[in-house]
Amino acid sequence: MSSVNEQAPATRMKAEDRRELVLAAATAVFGERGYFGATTDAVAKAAGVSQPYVVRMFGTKEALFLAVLTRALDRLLGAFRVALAGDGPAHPDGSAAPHRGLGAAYAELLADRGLLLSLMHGFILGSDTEIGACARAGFLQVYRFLREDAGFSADEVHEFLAEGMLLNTLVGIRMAVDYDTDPAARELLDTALPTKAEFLLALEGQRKPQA
Amino acid sequence: MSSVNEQAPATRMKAEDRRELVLAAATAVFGERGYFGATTDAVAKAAGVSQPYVVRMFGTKEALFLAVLTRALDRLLGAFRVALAGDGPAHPDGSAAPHRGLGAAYAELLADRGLLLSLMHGFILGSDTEIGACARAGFLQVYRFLREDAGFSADEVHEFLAEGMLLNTLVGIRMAVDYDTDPAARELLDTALPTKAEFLLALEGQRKPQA
DNA sequence: GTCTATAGGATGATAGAC
DNA sequence: GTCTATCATCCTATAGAC
Repeated sequence: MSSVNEQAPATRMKAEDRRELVLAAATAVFGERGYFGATTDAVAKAAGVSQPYVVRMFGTKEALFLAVLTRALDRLLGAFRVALAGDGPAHPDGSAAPHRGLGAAYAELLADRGLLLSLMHGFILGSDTEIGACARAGFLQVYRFLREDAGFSADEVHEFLAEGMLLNTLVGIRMAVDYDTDPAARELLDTALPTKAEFLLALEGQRKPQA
Repeated sequence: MSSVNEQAPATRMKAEDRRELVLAAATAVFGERGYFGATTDAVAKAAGVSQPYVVRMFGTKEALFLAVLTRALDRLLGAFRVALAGDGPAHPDGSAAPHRGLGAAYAELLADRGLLLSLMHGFILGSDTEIGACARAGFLQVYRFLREDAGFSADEVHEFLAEGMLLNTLVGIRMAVDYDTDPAARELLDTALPTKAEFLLALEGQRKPQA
């Protein structure tokens, strides 16, 4: 393989590939600091390109954030659809229908921490005209998917979403840094974890260095 | 009553009163735009004082935000304690113990929209050293209160918190603006509302002008 | 206790070369 | 397709008067 990496003076690349690369970087940055806290420069550095180029590609910072939200939503629904199709050798004991599968799919998304957190940041910026509209539309899209395609009842969707928002919050607050030092944090996380494996994976690196 | 109001050249006032006034204003502003999105100038305007004075009172913007978070936590726990004491003529039919009371208390806090939303913004900024530490400590304080003082089981706390995070999210995303135009939004809100009265109160003014 | 003026430091966006 | 240079704006924080 050629020794080309991201920090070199920018290897030429097809627009679409570079776009995806920047979107991934932006997802991470927006996930950590939110829309206002993230800078286009931080995104650029994370993607290994120049700041003006990031702006050039998406027009404005806001457009970039909207693109991140849209991409995150697509992935979320995509993962749900795959889980729903579920032809794989899941739980052949015919346990609680789609719940398990979708919950697990959601937990897997936690691996890309920025994805769910960018969404979360978008969700609580409802008072912003553009971002708010995008966030509401996305949230409702998920709601409809669960209700119609996954066949949840209104109460089931409600419970599923509540669970999801708590999970997002726990990841965002980095509750895992207190896992080893605070019994309450440990109990909370142990209770909240859907599939321990995936969740711990997502939290890896958040724990405090030592006890 | 004297015709003194907030936009006059700043009537002299005891420090503590002005501090509370600024904290209330800051809570509203941080609730809408989050830590990074809010400016000390916006807080100052909302409080009817000058921007440098806001900074002077709290030292830094970050210190102001931490003060807002601490105050919000205090109010939250205060409301919970009152609800728990619950000597009032609540549900004398001895229905589901503290759950109802605490849920209602939480719903009432929604009236001060900025309060819960400022907390929410703090919660998802866990990667910020100072804010994250404050947020985690606060969240765990609530957890312990529910677990120890309110006597919830680990599962009950978990469910209660999940419900709360969903509520916060729905307020933050302003789902109510779609209440009259989107069936999904309506169903979601109808299902999620704890005590319809309080919640609708909190959402008042969020709905779209017309259908 | 509170303000005006302003320094100093980002940051988003544009212009234009390669 | 991608960068360097740079402008204009905004924003936190300080200095100092009243």
